[in-house]
Amino acid sequence: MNTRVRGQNLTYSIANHIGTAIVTGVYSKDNPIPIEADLSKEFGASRPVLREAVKMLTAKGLLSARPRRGTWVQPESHWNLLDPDVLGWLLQRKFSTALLIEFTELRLAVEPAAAMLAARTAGAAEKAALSAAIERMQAAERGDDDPLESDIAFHVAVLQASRNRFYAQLTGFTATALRFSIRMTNRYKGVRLASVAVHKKVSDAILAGKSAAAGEAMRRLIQEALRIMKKRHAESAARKGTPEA
Amino acid sequence: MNTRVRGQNLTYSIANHIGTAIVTGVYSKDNPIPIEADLSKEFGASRPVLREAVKMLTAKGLLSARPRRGTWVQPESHWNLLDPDVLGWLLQRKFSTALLIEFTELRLAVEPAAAMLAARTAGAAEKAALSAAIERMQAAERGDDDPLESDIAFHVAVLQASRNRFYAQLTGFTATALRFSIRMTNRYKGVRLASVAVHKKVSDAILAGKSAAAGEAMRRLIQEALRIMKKRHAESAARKGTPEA
DNA sequence: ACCGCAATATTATAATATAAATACGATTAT
DNA sequence: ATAATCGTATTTATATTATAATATTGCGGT
Repeated sequence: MNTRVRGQNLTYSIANHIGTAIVTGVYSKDNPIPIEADLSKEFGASRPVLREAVKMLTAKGLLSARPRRGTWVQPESHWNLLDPDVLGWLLQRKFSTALLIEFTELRLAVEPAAAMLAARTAGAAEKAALSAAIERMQAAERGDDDPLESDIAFHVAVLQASRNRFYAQLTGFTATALRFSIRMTNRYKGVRLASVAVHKKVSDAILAGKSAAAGEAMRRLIQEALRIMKKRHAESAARKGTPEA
Repeated sequence: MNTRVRGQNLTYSIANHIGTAIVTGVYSKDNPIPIEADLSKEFGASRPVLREAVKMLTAKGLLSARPRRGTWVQPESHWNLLDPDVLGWLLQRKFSTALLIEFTELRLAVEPAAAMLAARTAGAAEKAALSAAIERMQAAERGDDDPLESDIAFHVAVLQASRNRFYAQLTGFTATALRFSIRMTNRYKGVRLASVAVHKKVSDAILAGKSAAAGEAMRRLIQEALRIMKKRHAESAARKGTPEA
């Protein structure tokens, strides 16, 4: 149980285990999360270590505890979904197209706005990062760079260029979304090649300080990705709905 | 030091103290955060308790620790600003108009999009909540309800009606933003009263399923709030810039 | 000057004891 | 019979202490 793959120490390893178990719905009313003492036995760890792991998860809104009542899982609405760890656990083990769609709906709001801000406030360094990302995408188009990573670099550059700390916070989420969306829109290549031009349109507008154009271009870009996801989602739902068709 | 006002127990109380100290910039290169042993002395708490508090803060991206290297504050870019606690600490003790503006810029992206989604997907219960919030605002207009709380109820209702878990996550943030923005736009009772009509426009569009109209109405609403904030911000910046004028 | 090793500081883990909080049940009074 | 109160048991909260692991720093040798 204490493989310690990630985070390198027992506390983090246990927090990851329990965190994953919680978000994947292992615990329920019939199967509540065990008390501190039992958990520490289960993981073969001391109580202090286990308590630290539990405290980390309460800090992320997943757990709560009281004397005599024990430890319990918070309702899902209380989970801090925007915490990178929580989101990672959720997507890693319970990947669902529905979640990815919800996620992309948030990106559809955030990234065009970030592009608009970026067009107004981006400095030299941020513009350089943006240009570099576009060049990487063009290189990827020729097979000289990684399409996914260059794509991520572009979206991150836009968010950073907004010079807004809250948008900048979302870089991790966009990166996560893109990494997972590749599972869905697997053929990346055909779609991606065409979209380099669209990405460049965003970049050009930001570099030229054209706020509205930048926002609109970004909106189209993500809207198109969302459209494909929804189509796929509907198809797979139809397959499940009529298994013998 | 162990007043235990919030969270009721020592661990949370210490996490709050240290968390607040971190985000308000108490610790720096010259004044690094003390090591575990010294911190536990400082707060008069046992080491396990202090370690739990530190682990909660590492879970929120504020701290990191290694054997022999000690404990250190993570760079600001690493802080989980979207964590309600972190944001609360930041605004409570280091309230700045700049931060509120950045925050509202995010709302300007998110809430119109949520309104658009809501117009398409809101169910009966969500629509009822929305109508109730509008009625509360109208009551507040007559002095029969609290203007701030009814305003919050409205924005929360829209986010919830989007039926998107990530938008729903942001209800706490919008509530926080509104509570703090009243400090700034406090004397603008006139503006507030007039805006009930604008809020109702959003609500009507959502209830009628008019997505684009709902989004546009919400965008205008927040854009106006943002405009006022920026004006104030510029004014106070000017005052500071020319103290003897 | 550079490489390696040892000393040392600090967190990580463990074991254990005591205190506080609270849910539940029993008992008593109305 | 029902409600209220009190006691008991369970679980987390806090404290103490010891040992292990880890990584930095400096020293010493080459």
